[in-house]
Amino acid sequence: MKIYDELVARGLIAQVTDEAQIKDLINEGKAVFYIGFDPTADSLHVGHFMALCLMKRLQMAGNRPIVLIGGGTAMIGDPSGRTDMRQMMTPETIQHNCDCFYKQMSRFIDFGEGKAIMVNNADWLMNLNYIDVLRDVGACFSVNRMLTAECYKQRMEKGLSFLEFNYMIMQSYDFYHLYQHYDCNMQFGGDDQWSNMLGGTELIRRKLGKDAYAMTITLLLNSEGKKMGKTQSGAVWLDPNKTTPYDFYQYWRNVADADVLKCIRMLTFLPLEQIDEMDKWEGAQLNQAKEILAYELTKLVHGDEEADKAQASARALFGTGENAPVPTCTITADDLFDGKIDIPSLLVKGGLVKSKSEARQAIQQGGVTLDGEKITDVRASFTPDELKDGKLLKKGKKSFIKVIFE
RNA sequence: GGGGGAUUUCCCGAGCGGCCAAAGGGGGCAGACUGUAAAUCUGUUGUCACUGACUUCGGUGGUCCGAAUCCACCAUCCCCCA
Repeated sequence: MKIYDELVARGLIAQVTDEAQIKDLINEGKAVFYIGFDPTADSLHVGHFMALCLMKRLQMAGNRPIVLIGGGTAMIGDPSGRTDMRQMMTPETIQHNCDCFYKQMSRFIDFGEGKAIMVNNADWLMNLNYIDVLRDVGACFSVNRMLTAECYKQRMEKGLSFLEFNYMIMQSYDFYHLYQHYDCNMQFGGDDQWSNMLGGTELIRRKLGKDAYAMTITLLLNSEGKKMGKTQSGAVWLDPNKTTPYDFYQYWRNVADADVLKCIRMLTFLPLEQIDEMDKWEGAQLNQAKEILAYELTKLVHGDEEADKAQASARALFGTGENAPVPTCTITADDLFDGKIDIPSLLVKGGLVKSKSEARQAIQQGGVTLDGEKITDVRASFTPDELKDGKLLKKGKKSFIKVIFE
């Protein structure tokens, strides 16, 4: 099966400008394609993950990826799919974020000699002259057309600043620039980028009379129609310091039944035949599929070792598995009061709850156990002796930590 | 430039000068049922030295025995007219 058909089979492709042409280009490994990333944080998150996988797949098929860091456009902020204006960032933060991205991406994409490259659109956008741009590029855009674009339509009611309105033009200019300087003939992006991407192909056609192509990646939505990769506490990050491998694993371990297969198909590199087999699973058997999903993704992002550890921890905690690596929290003499530490303090110290009030509530509701024994007394406290060998403190089913006195 | 409206706890959104730590919903957390799923039901959801005290209703001052509620100024956002 050729790469293009595989992408289709995995449900990764949302929209394309010219299917036949694109299919040829990428199957032959002739595409030089770019995907833009806004450096809005110091780590990539699950939302970027699909794009990374896609790049990897295409690179494996012989195509050349260009990672475009939106250092320049980040100064503006993409209004697509947003209901409020994005916060503007300082050049320093943007640079820092770019560096972090590069590190994380190197895991997936080969930036070796003659392979993928990374560019920053600040390099060409920052020096543009307003009048020149208006003459060269501004003339190619019809405001009427732009306003009918989906991404602006939604903002028309809430208000759209001129600054943000220009985002499409900047992004189109990027494509135009890359086409001229790097022979970049294709752009990929999230489905919400479609109109911005079309702007680019059109600009190239008008200015150069050449064809360029665009393709969007299906947004990974859960069965409720929400973007995946978000939790209450924010995004699921690829950086182990922001989202631990265990939490990362758990995120995928807990996806809804309806979403498992879709995720496996779109995000993992498992062969399609194997996935089709799993597609027949039902009910509790899906739990296995979830475990596979969680394991595979953790492996991709954090490596074999971390994936094994995360899986072992999870199994130990929820099943009957042996003792496994569990995060620990050290109690010292400083934490003691009258030679003891009370249970609410212990919960707070371990990071299982945010406040002692929350801790009390959890205890009162019977959600706290220490080494398997349910704690019922809010005032219960423990001596260093009782803790010196380490005890497993759990709040609810899913949060736990080992506390040990030193 | 002129006129009008808004700003409440994680989010949306009620809120009479005292009975307001502030209705209701969403979300979160915990419990039951389960498959570490979904749905459902129950409890809980400002902080702490927790039968009590303290800090919250855009900001700063003021009126009052008493203010989320009244007044003044400032800030931000929205709408209408130009």
